[in-house]
Amino acid sequence: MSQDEDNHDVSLSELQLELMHALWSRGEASVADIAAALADSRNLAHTTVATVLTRLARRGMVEARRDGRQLLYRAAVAEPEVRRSMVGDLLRTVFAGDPKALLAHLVSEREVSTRDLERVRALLARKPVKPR
Amino acid sequence: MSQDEDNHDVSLSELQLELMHALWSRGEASVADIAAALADSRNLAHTTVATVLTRLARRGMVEARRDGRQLLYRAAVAEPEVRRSMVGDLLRTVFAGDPKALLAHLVSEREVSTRDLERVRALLARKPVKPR
DNA sequence: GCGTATCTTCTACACTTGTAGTACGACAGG
DNA sequence: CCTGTCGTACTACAAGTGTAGAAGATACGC
Repeated sequence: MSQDEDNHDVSLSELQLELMHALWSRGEASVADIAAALADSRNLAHTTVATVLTRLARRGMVEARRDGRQLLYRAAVAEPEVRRSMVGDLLRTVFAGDPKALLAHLVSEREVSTRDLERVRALLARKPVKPR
Repeated sequence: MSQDEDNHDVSLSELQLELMHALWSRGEASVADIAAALADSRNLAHTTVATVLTRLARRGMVEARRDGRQLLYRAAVAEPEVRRSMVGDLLRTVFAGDPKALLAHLVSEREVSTRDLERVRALLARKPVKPR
């Protein structure tokens, strides 16, 4: 099987990401579940959640399974893949594709400290990157 | 003067960023200049460029100055600010606001190597972050 | 069995974005 | 002067997104 089938162009809006997060952490969830999960951050009509999920399904980002009257949704793309894609976009469009520039940005904006760098470096030195 | 006036929510699309890049590197440019600059990457009608610039002006991202029949545009937001804002968005929406998670992502996706980490760390150690 | 609460599906609408055509004013060459 | 040319402003339109109401199907309590 090709390890790169229908994916690509996995760029999601903020709202969409919130729904995906709910799905990623739950595995499978109904519209009501998701609506409840987002209830404190956003106060969306539950049809709104349904609409967004339907659209995500159309784009192949989630899959639905019927369970009686309800639909149970689950993510059809994995979180790391979305991360990859979205970081990739940012890298390409904002940092001219240079990951080191992003790294430098993080440090110079004090998002991460040199101690963090050291920590991660040390970690990676002893536990090498998981083979993709 | 407040160092944080009308900015914020400085999130741009890919096309918009391309225009901004052209402006950032040129300082001031006419529609024709920009269209020419993007000619090889994209083949946009020059009215398209004009439209996008007009919209960017409406959003306060660029400013126009009349020069005879032409308009000369220049960026009204600085590149680092856009970087900050957009990295911030990604951080918040994709990495739950944890910069170290993004750092870890960069490393584990082999975007940056431990040697890059070391290099940046060394660099930052001797040349401290420019005071914001 | 009936009404009520649930769910999904459809439809709607305002906005943004990518893309470009049309209209119209000004200017330069002959 | 007259006519293209160049440049802006306005209009248009298809997608995608955030948001939600209306309509229709169904299950549940009693």
